[in-house]
Amino acid sequence: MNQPQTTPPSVIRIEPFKVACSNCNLRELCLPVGMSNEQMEQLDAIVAVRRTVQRGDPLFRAGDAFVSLYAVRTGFFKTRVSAEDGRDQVTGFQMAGELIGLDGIGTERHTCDAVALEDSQVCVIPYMQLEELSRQLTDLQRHFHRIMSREIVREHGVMLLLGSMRAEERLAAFLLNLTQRLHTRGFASKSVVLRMTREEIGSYLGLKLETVSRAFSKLQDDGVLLVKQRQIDVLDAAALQRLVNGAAC
Amino acid sequence: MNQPQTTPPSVIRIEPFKVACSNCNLRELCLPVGMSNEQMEQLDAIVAVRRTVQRGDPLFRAGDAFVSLYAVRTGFFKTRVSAEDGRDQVTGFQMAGELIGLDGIGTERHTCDAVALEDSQVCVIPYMQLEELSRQLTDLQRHFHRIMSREIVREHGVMLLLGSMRAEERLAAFLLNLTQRLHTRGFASKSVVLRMTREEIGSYLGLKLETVSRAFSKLQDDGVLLVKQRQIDVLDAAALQRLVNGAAC
DNA sequence: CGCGAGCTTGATGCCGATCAATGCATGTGG
DNA sequence: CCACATGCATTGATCGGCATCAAGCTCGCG
Repeated sequence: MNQPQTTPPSVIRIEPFKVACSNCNLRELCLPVGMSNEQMEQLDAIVAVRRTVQRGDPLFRAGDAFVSLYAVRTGFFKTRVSAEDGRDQVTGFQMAGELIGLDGIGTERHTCDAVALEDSQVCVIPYMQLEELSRQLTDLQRHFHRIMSREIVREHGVMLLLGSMRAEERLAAFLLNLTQRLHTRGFASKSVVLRMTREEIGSYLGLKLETVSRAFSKLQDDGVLLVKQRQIDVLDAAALQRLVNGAAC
Repeated sequence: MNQPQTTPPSVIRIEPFKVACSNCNLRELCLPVGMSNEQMEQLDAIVAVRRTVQRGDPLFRAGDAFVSLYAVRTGFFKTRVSAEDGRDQVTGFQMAGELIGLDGIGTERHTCDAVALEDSQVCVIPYMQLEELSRQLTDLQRHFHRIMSREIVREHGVMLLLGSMRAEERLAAFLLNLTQRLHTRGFASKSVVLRMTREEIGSYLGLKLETVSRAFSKLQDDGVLLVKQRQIDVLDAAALQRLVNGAAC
């Protein structure tokens, strides 16, 4: 049906093909934010390759050598950390324009898995070259640091959520975050088709899938959402916001 | 009694006084890791000021303009994010050699509070100058990126903890992390004097203070710890490790 | 000495986990 | 095209871990 944020893999399959940030419609969301045309051309020179990842396939796994960062061009990913005993935790969902792989810089190995939730395409950014270029381009350096810092801040928010919110509040926060990010990308924020299962949402929110399902049902009963499987319509965004803030307490 | 990781404020009170990374006994833990003497002197030139922070006082607050990063020289801090409704969450505890303030880079404002848990001293690192210097010193740039990346990875670990561990396991993970970091700094890792209250530990671990207290008591009953208020002796580190991994399940 | 902050311990209740059954959509092979 | 399998979602019943409420304890300090 209508799946606004999907771009099907299409016929193009030539794997390493020519890429240009300067031409990319995501340049205002992605790494090149605030760069001049000339600067962007220098970035084009290092971001030379795209890679397609089939739904369900990993972009990388924990333990893989870290070589590149990845910018999501189309599609949708989750990142996931695992404990030895098999417990795992979804640490984030990434959509177009977002960077994946920052976890690898610290140890030169990835520490989490990144898995495509739908057929996706990423731009490959060789890290060594990015480092070098960012020594020359102040704006790039600045923006790269901001991206890392914002990731840290985002995770603070998740910690707050996991540490002190109740199930319904967590789901509300999750939905608001998702719709805001879609809105930024020019999609209607009232209607979302989720790319992830209840179980994946649960893993991200520290809940079991049944609890996620019940929270969806509750929000539907309260007239806040309209839930039809993965198709979610937000009827009362203000109510979601109130839940997140905790006016209910 | 013995409080290994404390350095009392002492008589020195001259606020902005001369500092030298190249002379600092923390240089192998802190920002200058892996830098040559010459490079360190350049770093000395920008890290010109130390600041003392009294126990209970904030180093900065959420909303403050972001100007500098801070390296803990002596003492102990917590960082904390707050929601509008007053809920808050401790996002980390920082000890000697660790960097505070990375959250501010993204928006040029701090997004969390940093509070001293004991009388402390920090080295002030003006961010603009650090950025500039790291354009010249590859090693500094590299190390700075690693620090940010590791912070992201650390937070992934906390998310795993908050999302999927039970109270006792969380406490075990917390204690192991703490003792490891103390060990790195040359302190006996079997005996710790906690710098934070049960409530602060609870906030970090997503638990109430009573639950933290009960978990301590349980671990004592099981012969894993010896708990005397804030004085903790680890009798069976392997048991703690087993808890974290989940061999009990 | 007495106060107060922080810690411990007990009793009770609730939220979310767990277990289990059913429903729904998609896809595949007969 | 239908029968069936499969993966995912919903819903109900019960259980358990942690929160909450409450009382007493410890220790440092004015």
